[in-house]
Amino acid sequence: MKVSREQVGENRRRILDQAGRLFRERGFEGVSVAQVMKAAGLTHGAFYGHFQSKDELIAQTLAHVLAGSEVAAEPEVFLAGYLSSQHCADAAGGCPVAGLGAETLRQSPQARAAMTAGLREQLQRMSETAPGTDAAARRREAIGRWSAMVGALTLARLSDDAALSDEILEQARSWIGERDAQ
Amino acid sequence: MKVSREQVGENRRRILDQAGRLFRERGFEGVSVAQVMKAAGLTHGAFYGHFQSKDELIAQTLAHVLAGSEVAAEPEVFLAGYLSSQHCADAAGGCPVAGLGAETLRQSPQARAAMTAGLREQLQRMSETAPGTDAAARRREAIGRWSAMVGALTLARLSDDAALSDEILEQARSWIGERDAQ
DNA sequence: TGTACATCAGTGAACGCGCGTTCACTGATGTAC
DNA sequence: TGTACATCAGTGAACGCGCGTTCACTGATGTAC
Repeated sequence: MKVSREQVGENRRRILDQAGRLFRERGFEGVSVAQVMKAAGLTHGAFYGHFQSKDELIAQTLAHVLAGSEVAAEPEVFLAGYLSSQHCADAAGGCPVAGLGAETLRQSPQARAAMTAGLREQLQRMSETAPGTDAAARRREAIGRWSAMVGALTLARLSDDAALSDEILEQARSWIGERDAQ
Repeated sequence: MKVSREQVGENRRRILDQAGRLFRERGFEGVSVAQVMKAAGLTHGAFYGHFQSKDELIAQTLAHVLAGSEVAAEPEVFLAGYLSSQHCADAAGGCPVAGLGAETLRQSPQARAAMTAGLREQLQRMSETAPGTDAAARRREAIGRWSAMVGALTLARLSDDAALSDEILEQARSWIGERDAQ
């Protein structure tokens, strides 16, 4: 049956929200269109009224999730939150770069473009608050920090031993933080 | 037809080699059992004479690739090679942690165990050559460096803009290297 | 404001396809004599 | 060393299944009068 115009918009938002969670949790290939639609409270047939293909859903979901990610607050607060055990355990609600970055390589050009745009923005934001005497130094600091944060979260999640995961999060936090102290 | 015992061993090695390249290039889900067997010069039916399932192939391939990865030489040489544009472009022959780390999260416990063992060994090796006054400082340095290296390679590969990729590789290299200079 | 009807978002059965996996068969290997 | 035969790695057709995608249909929405 037909639904109201507002309902259509709300349904679309719910599809993107649920796709964002599911993709981050199980990867693009690990989630079917039908599963996304079920999570959004609809049937799979309605999908093609909203998107042309699963590829389009992937690209739009990435843009949606990246647009919704919060701006980095104070560097130390952002670092501590990013390399926290909560973030490590919550892939579904966490950073899409760490969760889906490696997989996005093999997705459509649109999906990669969305990720690249998100990466540019993140580096831009971090450059503004990073320590450093000039713009070039602050940008280098942003690139180094962001690399170390994404890498440490990936390594901590990859480990099947909680003690090793915690060690990586803790040591990476202090290793990255040491720079400012110097 | 039956083949000689040596041939069986060589076939198995070729399956693991090709699976290692294909998985790193296209991900675990992006490569079928039949494609791996074809790359190894065999037909898909022979697969189950070597492995019980695709899951077992994934776990054994990770162990095979991780065992074959070279020991880190001098830290600066290792860093320069790891964050080189050649390594960035050659995912199929490159670091399995950067290429498959995030995906391994969702694979079998055996696959995760193989990755965790590889991670432990890598941190151990890097700790031995890392700068630092005591063992704890060297281990922290190894964790920080390895996180930054894996993260920077992931970010550089993710970007669809070669200029941004090169900037990330270059700036991350000098950011990580700066620590020793201090 | 109330009625009549065209619109169209959502439903669910159906499609073709490639996947992981199985299995009867083949024929070279390797062993027993 | 040479022959006869059991073994078993590899072949390729076939399986059931879930996937992405399509489409005839439904019925509430929203518009024209």
